Amino acid sequence: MTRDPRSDEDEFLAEYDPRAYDPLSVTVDVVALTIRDGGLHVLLVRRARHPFAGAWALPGGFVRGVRGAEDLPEAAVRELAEETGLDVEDGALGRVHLEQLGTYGAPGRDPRMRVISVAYLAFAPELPDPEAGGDAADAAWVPIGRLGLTGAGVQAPGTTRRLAFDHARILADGLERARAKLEYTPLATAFCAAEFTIPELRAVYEAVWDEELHAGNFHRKVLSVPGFVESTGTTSDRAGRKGGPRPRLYRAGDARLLHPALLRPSREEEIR
Amino acid sequence: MTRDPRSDEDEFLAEYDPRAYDPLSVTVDVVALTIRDGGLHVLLVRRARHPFAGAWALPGGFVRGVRGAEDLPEAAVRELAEETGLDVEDGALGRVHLEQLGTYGAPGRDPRMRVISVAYLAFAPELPDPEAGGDAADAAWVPIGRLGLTGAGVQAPGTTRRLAFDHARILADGLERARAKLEYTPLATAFCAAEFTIPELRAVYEAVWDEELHAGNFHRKVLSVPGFVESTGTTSDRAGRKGGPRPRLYRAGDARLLHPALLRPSREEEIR
DNA sequence: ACAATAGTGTCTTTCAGACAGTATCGC
DNA sequence: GCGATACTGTCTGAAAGACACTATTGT
Repeated sequence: MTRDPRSDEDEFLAEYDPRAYDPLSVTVDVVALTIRDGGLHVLLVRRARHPFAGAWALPGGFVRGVRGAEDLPEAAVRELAEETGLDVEDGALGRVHLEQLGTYGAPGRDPRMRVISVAYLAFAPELPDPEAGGDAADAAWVPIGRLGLTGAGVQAPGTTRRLAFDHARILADGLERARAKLEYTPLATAFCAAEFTIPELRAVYEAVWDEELHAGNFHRKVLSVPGFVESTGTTSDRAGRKGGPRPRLYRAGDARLLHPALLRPSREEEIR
Repeated sequence: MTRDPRSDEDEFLAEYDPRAYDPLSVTVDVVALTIRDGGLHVLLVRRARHPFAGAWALPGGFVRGVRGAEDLPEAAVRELAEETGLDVEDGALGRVHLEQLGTYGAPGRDPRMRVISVAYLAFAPELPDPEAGGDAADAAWVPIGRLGLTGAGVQAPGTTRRLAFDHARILADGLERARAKLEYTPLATAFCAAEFTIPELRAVYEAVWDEELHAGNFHRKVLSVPGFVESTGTTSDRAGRKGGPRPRLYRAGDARLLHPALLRPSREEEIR
C-alpha cells in the first residue's frame, strides 16, 4: 500500500488546520412551546454565569463533539433534561415533537468567543413545572406575551424579562415557524393530550395564532380534513367551564399534511 | 472594579473547556439550483482530495471562525466564488436568492473528524458555466435527473455520479424546500431574468415540480394573485420555437407571499 | 331560567380545474 | 396552409366564511 505523500500532507492540513488555529464552538438551543391556561408559553432558564448572568435565555449548551459524540437532536434533548429536569424521552411525558429551527452564527453574538448555535423547536402538551439544573439558576414556563416580542425579533423597551444573546430573534423565528406549521400540518395535536376534543384543538390554534376562530366553522373544517383527527367513539366526562354539551373525544389521525390547509385569517399585512 | 474571582474562574472554564478538549469544525455547503435547457440543475464540484476524492459534492468549505470571522451567509457566498468562480454578489449575475436550508451534524458523517455542516439553498437565473477553483478538481451544472435521487435522500444503485458525505440527503432536502416554496412564495421569479414571460415562469414551475401544468389556467392564476408579477407593458421580441403570438413581458411584483397559493397537483401520496 | 357551548345546516362568494375558442406566430 | 402557442371565456365542483339553529350543559 503505497500512498502519495503529497495527499497525506493535504489530508493532514485539512484535518488539523481549521480547528487548531481557527477554533469555534457549537451549541444547541431549544425553543420549547406549550399551552398553559389558554396561552402560549416558552421554556426559559435564568443564566447563573456571565455573560448575561441573571438574564433569561433559551435552554441550551455545548454540543459534545468527540468525547461522547452525539447527534444534534440528542444534544437538544440532553440540554432540555439537564437544565430544566424535563425528560422528553420519558414515556410518561412522551409525545413531544422536535424539529430543527435554524442555525445562528453571526460573529459577536456571544461576547466570549465565536459560537454557532443550532436552534431546535419543540411542541409539547402541558408539562410539569421545570426544575433548574446545570448552568441554570432558575427555569420556568413564561407566557409569550410577557416578553414584548415584535415581529422583527427584538423586545419592546420596558420589557421586564430581557433575553440573552440573540435569543429574542430565535424565539421570534420559532413562533413564526409554529404559526405557519399549524396551517398545513397536524402539529396542533402535539400540544394536546393523547385524547382531545375539537374545542381543545381550537384553543391550541387560538393560542398560537393569537386570534379567535369561529367555533362552528372550525369544527366542520377539522372533521372534513382527511386524517387530521379520528374519533374515539367516546365523550368527554365533563363539559366546558361555562356549560354546554359534553364534547366528543378524538385522537390524532395518520395525516402528515393537512389538505386542504387551515389558513390563518386576515394576514393581508404579511403578504407584501 | 473588583470582580468575583470565582466567576472569573467559571468564565475561564466555560470559554476554554469545550474547544480545547472537545473540538469540532463547522462548514457551509450550498445547494445552488438553476434552470438550464428546460430542466433543473444543481451546481456540483468534483473533490480533489480525500475523503471522497474524485466524487461529486456540493460546493462548500470551512467557516472562518476567529481570524477573518464571517457570518454564515457570507461564508456560503465565498465558498461559491472560490470553488466555482461564480460571484453571487457581482451585479452582472445579481438577483440570486440565498436562504438557510438546515444543519447536518450526525457523528461520522465526515470520516476525518466531527463536522457540523450548515447548508444553504440558492436559486439563480441561468448562470455561466462554473470554473473549478480551490479544492475542486472540476465544477459543473448537473441535471437533477442524472443523480438518481429518491425521496428518502439516497441515490438509486447504478447512478454514475455518487455524491460525497451525506450530500444526497442535503440535496433532497433542498429540492423539497424549493418545490414547497414555489407554492406559497414568488421565488419562481428568482429563476428568471429581470423581465420574463408567463410561459417562461410556467417552465420554471414545470422544471422544479417535474410536472406539466395547464397553460391557460396557469396564466390566469398567476395574473390573479396580487403582487406576483407586474406588467412591463412591452412584448417579447420573439415567440416560442414553435410559433404562436409574442408573449407579454412581466417583472417580479412586490408580494412576499402568494395568496392564494399555487398548489402542486396530485400529491395525495405525500399526505400520509 | 339563563347563558354559554357543541355540533349541524344553509347560503354566498371565491377559486381550481376542465374545456372551448380566438388570435398570432414559425414553418 | 398547418400546427403550435398565447391568452380569454365559461362551466362545474370544492371549499371558506358568515349566519342561523338545535341540543345540552353549569350556574
